[in-house]
Amino acid sequence: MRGARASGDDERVKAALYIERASASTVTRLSGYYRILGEFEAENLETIASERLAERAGVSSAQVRKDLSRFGNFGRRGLGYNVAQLRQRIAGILGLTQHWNVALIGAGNLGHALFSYKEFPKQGFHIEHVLDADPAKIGTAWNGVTIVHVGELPRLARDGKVDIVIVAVPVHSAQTVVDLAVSSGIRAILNFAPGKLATPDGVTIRHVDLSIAMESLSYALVK
Amino acid sequence: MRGARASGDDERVKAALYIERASASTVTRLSGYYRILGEFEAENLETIASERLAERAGVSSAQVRKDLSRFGNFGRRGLGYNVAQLRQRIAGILGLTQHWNVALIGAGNLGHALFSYKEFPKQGFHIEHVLDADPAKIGTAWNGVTIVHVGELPRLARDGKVDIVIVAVPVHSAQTVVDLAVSSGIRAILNFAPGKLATPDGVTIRHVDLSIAMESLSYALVK
DNA sequence: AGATGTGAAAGTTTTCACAGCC
DNA sequence: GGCTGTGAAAACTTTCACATCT
Repeated sequence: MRGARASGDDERVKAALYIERASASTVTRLSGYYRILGEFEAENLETIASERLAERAGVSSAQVRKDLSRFGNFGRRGLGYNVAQLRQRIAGILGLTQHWNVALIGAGNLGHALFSYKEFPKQGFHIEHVLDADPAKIGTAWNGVTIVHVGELPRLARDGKVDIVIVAVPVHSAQTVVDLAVSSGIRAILNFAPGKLATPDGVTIRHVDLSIAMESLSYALVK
Repeated sequence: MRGARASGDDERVKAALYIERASASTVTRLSGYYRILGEFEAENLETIASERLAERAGVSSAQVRKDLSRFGNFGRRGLGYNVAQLRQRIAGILGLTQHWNVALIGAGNLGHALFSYKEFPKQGFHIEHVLDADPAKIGTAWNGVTIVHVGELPRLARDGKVDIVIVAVPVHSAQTVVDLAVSSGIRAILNFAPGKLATPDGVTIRHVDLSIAMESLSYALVK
């Protein structure tokens, strides 16, 4: 616990100390603020109060202020937050100022939809590799990207060409693919196969489970 | 607060009183248990202890018991839960014993992937209508389902042909489509467009936001 | 003995409310 | 006067631990 002086310099203390990882819900809200700030920027707003940001995001203004103050003192009392500046700060926090190399595994319908998803490149996520196990697909290309065998993943990862892997394969091969990604040194995975998949510590996996989403709707409908 | 006797008949009291809606995380876990119970059923297991179920679901056994006890006393002390029975109970809670009519709005890449998604019909979600605004698409068919104009939604809804709407349109038309769905009387929406969308009370909306999922990965990667 | 169901405790997240700065 | 930043309070969620039942 060394290094933290008793002085009131919170900014310095915050920068010097290890900041605990934000919770998943904080990060989710941050993503929301980021997008909304883009809208405000397009509307040529210079500054914005937490109240207005909160309104659009569908949360309380205290929540907005707490979320932001976790990462620094971005606002100015009496004024609010500078729209462009805050957006840039959040981009930095979320890692959206970088170029991320993404490998998509699974060249089926879902894979194709993800490959064509326009928002990804806008946020710095570039699907530069498409992999599959089906010999019929290997060698064909999507918009200039040639589909290669999933066995190539370790090589691509070793050459530093993959930051994030998207798993869009059928459920029965999902765990195998995830294991391959992990053993290749990948540390971030977006999984579309239903069910929890085992990953060691240090590997972040996010699940997009369409069945669960639908089930929560049917739960809402069934009286 | 009438009707609840001081007797120990908890089952009766539970059935008589209004049970508050479960939280989103409870419902999510329930979906997970449901799938895992299907696996256990395939393995021909008769009964299962919360401990084993918890292990596969990646939660604590106390969590499993708390989640389940919320809806009734499904287990037998000393024995565990009957696999088939519990699965059936959860199906009832989540509304998976019914046939749900789903209308898909947006016949693009993503729409097509969702239309082809094999898990949906298995859970009782049947995409029986596909709608779009593009005149070039209207009249063409996907696997026997003819694409109709989005303006048909109120009529389909009025005829009781739509329980759930999936919104897979570009972000700029998402709010319009959601408004149309709401005014048509739809009460459950699965939205794939980025950003929060306004819905009145009584309408449940779930968001699948791919950008947010990716951003939470990049947050994990960026030191 | 074995495993559920559940109050009580612990932990986490959100809201409140206001001191402090612009 | 306006609005942030933040401790304290409230609400919610998860875990503990054990009485209770088979």
